[in-house]
Amino acid sequence: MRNSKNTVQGISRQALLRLPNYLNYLKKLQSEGVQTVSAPKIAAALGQNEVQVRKDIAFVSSCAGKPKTGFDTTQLVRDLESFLGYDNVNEAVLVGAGQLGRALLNYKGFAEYGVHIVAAFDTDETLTAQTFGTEQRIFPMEKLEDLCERMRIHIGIVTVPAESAQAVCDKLVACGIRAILNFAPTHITVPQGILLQNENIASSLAVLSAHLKKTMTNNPETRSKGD
Amino acid sequence: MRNSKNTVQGISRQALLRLPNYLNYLKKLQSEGVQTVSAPKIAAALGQNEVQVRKDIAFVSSCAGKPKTGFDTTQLVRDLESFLGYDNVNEAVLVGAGQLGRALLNYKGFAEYGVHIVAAFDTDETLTAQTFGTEQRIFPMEKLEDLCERMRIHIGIVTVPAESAQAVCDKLVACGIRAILNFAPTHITVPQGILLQNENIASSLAVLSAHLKKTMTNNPETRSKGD
DNA sequence: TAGATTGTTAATCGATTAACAATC
DNA sequence: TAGATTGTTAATCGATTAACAATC
Repeated sequence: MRNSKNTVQGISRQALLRLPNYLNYLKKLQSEGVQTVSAPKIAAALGQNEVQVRKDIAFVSSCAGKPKTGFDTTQLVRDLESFLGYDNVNEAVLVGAGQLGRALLNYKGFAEYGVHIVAAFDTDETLTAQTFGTEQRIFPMEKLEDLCERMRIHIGIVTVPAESAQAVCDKLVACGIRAILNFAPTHITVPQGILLQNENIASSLAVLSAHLKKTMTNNPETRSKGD
Repeated sequence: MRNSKNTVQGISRQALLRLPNYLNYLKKLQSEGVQTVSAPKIAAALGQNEVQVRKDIAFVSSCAGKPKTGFDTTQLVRDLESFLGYDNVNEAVLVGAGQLGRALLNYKGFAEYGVHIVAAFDTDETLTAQTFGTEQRIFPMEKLEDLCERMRIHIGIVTVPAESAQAVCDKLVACGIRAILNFAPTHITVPQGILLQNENIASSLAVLSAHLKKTMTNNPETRSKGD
């Protein structure tokens, strides 16, 4: 099977990123009792091209759509969840129990995506004593390897400062972690076969800043309206 | 000037997302006292194609590189910051002072990218009374419009639950916001000309999950090692 | 049937990569 | 000079979009 770094299971990375949006919208329809849905309808709702939606669906759907009616909403939700792996729980560990780390620990959304954070780790001994009202305990770093191996955890969430991010990732890989969600604003190198997903706020801000700069330059009057 | 939704200032969105990585690496070199840097060196450090790096640099750089030596590190850092707009501060408001919102309020990293959150807003009256040790105050939603207009804020950061995200974004747009950083895991529609940047954890997890699922299926022995 | 929708094949578009002459 | 690096033009690659026959 051919598999460049831009494809997973033969589907393009971009398409993969669109799937949660479909799932999200379909779940909403489902909760409203809508039985069937068509590609053009999804496309219109999410502001996308209808052929693109159809192709994406064709990739994950287990049964064909009916001309004129479309697809069965419930079935499509099931297929999407199955394809995305949200139907069987993936356990994860989180390293770095600072402000952001603790916010993620309390973030209920992970469960919805089939991810359950079983434990958090931090070098700060004062944190490991407390619980912060989260169900998970915060352990000292020394326990990381033992816990990952015993529980066979494969997902690591990194919320440490940039300086220690690479070291933490190396450690996680050594502990058997296969996929890393990195929130540290720095470039990380991982061995082949380990998936690194950067959740970097800097990149997002880059897009925003460049866009704002452009619109400001094009419409200078917006800078000087008012006193 | 031609400008599809995939380009900003003529640079591709993908290229734009790479720029903060360059900046990050170059700043590290700068702090180590490295005077010049070449495209191949950057490419090797960040695991990218050297021609791609050169093209990206050509877009933002104010002066040409010297064959055999490369580029002046300091100058390149300056050019990148200038292009990304990190050199002049953009003020932002944050709506939704829940766990994640408060984490972002305390997140020092924003300043580095030229973004300063001036105030937070929430419907929860119990939150607006407290301060949470952050420098910013949390205001009731009613004050949003007045503050945005008076201070001419153009960036909005949305950290509300999915259900209220669309309403909040509409409100922000009405208040004169031009760019929205959306952390709510839902699809949002904005008028043309308003930039929406989704920071959706669901998408990241989709990539992770699909990847894990694939590797699990391909190497089933990894599921059953041990007892 | 007529019309909406599906699924597929071909055309377009854009981004990445390769090849190469120019330069220090 | 020789070799590394630059910047640009052409080739490749992949994703999106358009066109269209098939189907209910």
